[in-house]
Amino acid sequence: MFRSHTCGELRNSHINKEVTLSGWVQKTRDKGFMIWIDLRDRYGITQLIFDEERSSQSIMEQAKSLGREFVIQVTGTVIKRTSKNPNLPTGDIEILVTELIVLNEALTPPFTIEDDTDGGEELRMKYRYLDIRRNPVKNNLIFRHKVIQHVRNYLSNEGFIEVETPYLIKSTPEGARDFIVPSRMNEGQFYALPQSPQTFKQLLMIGGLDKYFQIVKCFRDEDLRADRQPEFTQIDCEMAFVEQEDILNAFEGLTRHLLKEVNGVEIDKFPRMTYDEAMQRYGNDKPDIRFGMEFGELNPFTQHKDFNVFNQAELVVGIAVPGGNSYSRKEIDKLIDWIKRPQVGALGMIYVRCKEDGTYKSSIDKFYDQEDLVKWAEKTRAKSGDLICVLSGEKNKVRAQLSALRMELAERLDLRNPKEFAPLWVVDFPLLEWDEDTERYHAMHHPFTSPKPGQIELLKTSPGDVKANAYDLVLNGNEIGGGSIRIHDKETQALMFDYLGFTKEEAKAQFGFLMNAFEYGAPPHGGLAFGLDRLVAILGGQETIRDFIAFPKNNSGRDIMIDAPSQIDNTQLEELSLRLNLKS
RNA sequence: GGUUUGGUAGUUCAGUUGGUUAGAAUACCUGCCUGUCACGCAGGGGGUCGCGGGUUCGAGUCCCGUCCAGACCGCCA
Repeated sequence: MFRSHTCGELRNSHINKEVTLSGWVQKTRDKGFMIWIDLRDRYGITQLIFDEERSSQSIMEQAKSLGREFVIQVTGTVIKRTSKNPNLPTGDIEILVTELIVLNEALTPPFTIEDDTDGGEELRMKYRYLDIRRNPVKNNLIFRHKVIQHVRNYLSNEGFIEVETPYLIKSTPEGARDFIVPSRMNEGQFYALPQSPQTFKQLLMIGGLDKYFQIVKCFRDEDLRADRQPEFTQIDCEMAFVEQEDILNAFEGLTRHLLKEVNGVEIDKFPRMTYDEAMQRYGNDKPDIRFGMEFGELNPFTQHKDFNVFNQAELVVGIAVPGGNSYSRKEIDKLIDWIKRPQVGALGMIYVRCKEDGTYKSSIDKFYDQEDLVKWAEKTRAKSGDLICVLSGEKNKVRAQLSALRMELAERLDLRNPKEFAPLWVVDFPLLEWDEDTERYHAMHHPFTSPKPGQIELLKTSPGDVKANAYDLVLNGNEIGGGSIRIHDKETQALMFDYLGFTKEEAKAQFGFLMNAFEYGAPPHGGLAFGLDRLVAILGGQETIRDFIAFPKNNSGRDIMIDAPSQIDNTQLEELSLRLNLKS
């Protein structure tokens, strides 16, 4: 027997009991006459004691020889501590050790196994198994488990069936780049790993399963970010015989359940906002509504005043920065530099100081008098003491720029409280999006998304204005879920493929199986998928999803612990009938 | 593909205008220490300054190239 108890459970009530514990040596405190060792396992820390008077010479020597992270097994008596540690659940007791077995020695770890480690990100990734011993990472994984368990229970209770869909599927040119898997048995042919189980879940609806979910890995071969991994997990859901309203209610229910059970936060009804409104008020299709700083459109109050920059602009829009009047000229200049960086790309910024005495001072007083500035302040809801930041230019660009500024300032002003949760449905997304590169429209969500009723005709005249039965669930400025009511008849689907620039042959080759299925009684259906990694991170009050993934990949898509991806040998290539044609 | 920041001891970092033997903290090792728990005290070992080239009497420092890592833009139906 390796242990009678864990390192987290012994209390006063166990005093005088003989126990056996196993775990890792967290730390040794050697005072010569007395040695204390913190023994750690998943459940906590228990202090072991060895001393000159009560322990044998040999076990003292043994204890002195232990290094950090040695795996040991000890047997001894639970005794009351002379000086207790109120910071430790087991702080009232300690183990007077009579027998010590080294189960395994350990090298000194390359970084300290402590909550507040000295190790950097890359090092911790390389030795992820050591990082997982640390409470913050361990607790995140346990937290993730808890969220998943609630999701499974909730959806199962609501009648959803979890079905596994294949990972080896067909590559399609739409959407993200596929990860490709060569087929040995089918020379020259390739599988693709799914970007999502989209078509399969639709086929499950045609199969009559009615309510489906799956906690499933998805794969996208695109460049990464702090909150993006090449393989990630979705809570993938689909329902038949539903309208948009049914879907929103069903998954608002799930999200509300998670917020309540996991975070103890009760939210009554999630607000809703159309895509157009979100863009107008926040310049962003996933606005963080935990704080204000809403956009004020200023065209009527800025144009025809001899200020050419504004006169020529499609949109003049501002936000009020709370307390921003306290910024020095230098600080504002730095802000302007920030917004002019290529990543944001604004050409400049006009600002108005809202002074405490109720007057205004702008950077372009030459063109605008107090009366004008009062209107600006009204529109941006600026109070005295605020700073109004105004950008102008092409509508879409300016909105993106001002939105970036809004988020940056909120971060600096500490307005994004991770303990506060502000969910939001964004609905009525455009069906299509203009792609500059290919000079054609492509589906904003995906090509199976249905247009709003009665808008199919609009596809011919102004395709960009057609709205879709598509929705996103936004939490604290992050898209945590998105979905749509799907097309379920062959004609509409064929029409969509046609508008998206597919030839009939291409549509048939790529999605013929779905079109065929539509002919055998496809029910109306729709669904939604949550990004689980991101959802868990946000519920956990953190930004980086990597800390909630057991074995994440780095920025270049590498697993630096196992060193993947890697080359394969020629035998493997030959078996697959592949030859490398390296660019460098 | 682009912008940008960084790479110096096991680790996290400092290193001035280019100038003596490249430092700190922590970790590690040794000794001391009668209740530690971020133990304390004394001592010690530890460096290809990412790599290659250049400028210079002299380069961790300046220049060019390259590799690696992070953040962001593009991309992510």
